Amino acid sequence: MPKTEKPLSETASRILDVAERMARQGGYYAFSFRDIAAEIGIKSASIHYHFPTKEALGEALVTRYTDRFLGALGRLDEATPLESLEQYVAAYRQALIEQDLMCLCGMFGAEIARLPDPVARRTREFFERNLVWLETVFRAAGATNPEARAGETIARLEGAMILARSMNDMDLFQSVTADLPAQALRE
Amino acid sequence: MPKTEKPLSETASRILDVAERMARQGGYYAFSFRDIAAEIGIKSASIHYHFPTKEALGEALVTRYTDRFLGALGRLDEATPLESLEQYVAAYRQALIEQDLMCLCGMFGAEIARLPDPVARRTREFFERNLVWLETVFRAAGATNPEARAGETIARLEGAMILARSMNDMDLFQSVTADLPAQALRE
DNA sequence: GATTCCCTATCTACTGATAGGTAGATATAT
DNA sequence: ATATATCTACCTATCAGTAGATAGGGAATC
Repeated sequence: MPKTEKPLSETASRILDVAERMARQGGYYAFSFRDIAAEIGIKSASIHYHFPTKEALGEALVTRYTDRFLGALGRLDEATPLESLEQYVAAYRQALIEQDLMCLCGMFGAEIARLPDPVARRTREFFERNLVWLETVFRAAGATNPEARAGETIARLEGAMILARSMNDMDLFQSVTADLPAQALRE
Repeated sequence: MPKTEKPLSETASRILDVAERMARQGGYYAFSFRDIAAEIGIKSASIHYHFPTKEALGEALVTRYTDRFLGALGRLDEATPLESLEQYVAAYRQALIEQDLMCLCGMFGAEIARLPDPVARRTREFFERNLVWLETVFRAAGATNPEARAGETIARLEGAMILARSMNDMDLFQSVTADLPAQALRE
């Protein structure tokens, strides 16, 4: 029997929920064991039972985020490239507009020079896997330079989140990304 | 005589230099009075003489950065739109490649939800002034939607910095932004 | 059926390090 | 003398992390 990933306990996933929200608001230094514990009604020492160090918690945060993010994208063999791209843009829009949060890995990517190594590595994996997914889409669409198109797509979406949040104008995200799927495929 | 901005003392500008580098590596929580003081060989209490609070230091950081960044761009009436855009992209490239640092305001923009109000306000001003500059360029080029083009340009550049640093692949910044000036003007 | 043992999950109470910030003395130069 | 700029010495709050006690729930043993 292959190794099945152990399911997270109720408490562990509540810890991740709160930590993720805090990290996506202010970055790696913006969540603390104390604050998380206070919010979910336990003591900070109890968090160390589930995640021995902050580094481990950060790693679990990025791993869960990456799996959830990519898992939410539909299967590539069941959609046209345009549909896939529209879905990809919608995933970012939902994170920004509905949750009013930055992308976790956009945040950690900005801070990457001061992140613990394992957290930085997981963050890189997020982008690596996203690039692969997008390259597949652009290749299916017959793009001449799928690697560059994939990078442009991620860059514009992450940057649009930062810009819209900074200007406190979520419509700006819309106008900056509205023509992204069509334009990227036109190249 | 109009109010002339008081020149920064030697020590004050060294404080800003060190704080800026730390902030551009890890964000607002990644620079501390102690670390800055240790690096320039004074005591942390002395920093409070020049910048009474961290909030004030952060504000000075963004103000100086914004003025320097926009000041480094050439005059719009002395260049073609394409030249202006190429210069704009080059400004980001230099920050990333030569200094190996994030854009300060890209970093603070990501963290904006947890920044002290005055620092957040200055960060917004950076983007506001950059949008105005770029809109002028796109308007001069006869673009039909200069606001959207300006936002796209900033978004792609900030996002490309994050992506390239995350992947530890500076060539990625080049390939993601190579066709930016030409493509943006073609619309 | 009661007892023993272990595992899970939490707690209290603490540590050493570091954070931003303050009061007041001191030195220097005008 | 005054203003500038630094220092020593300290404060309180917070940080991640640790040790060890405690409580509850099976499961195995008597």
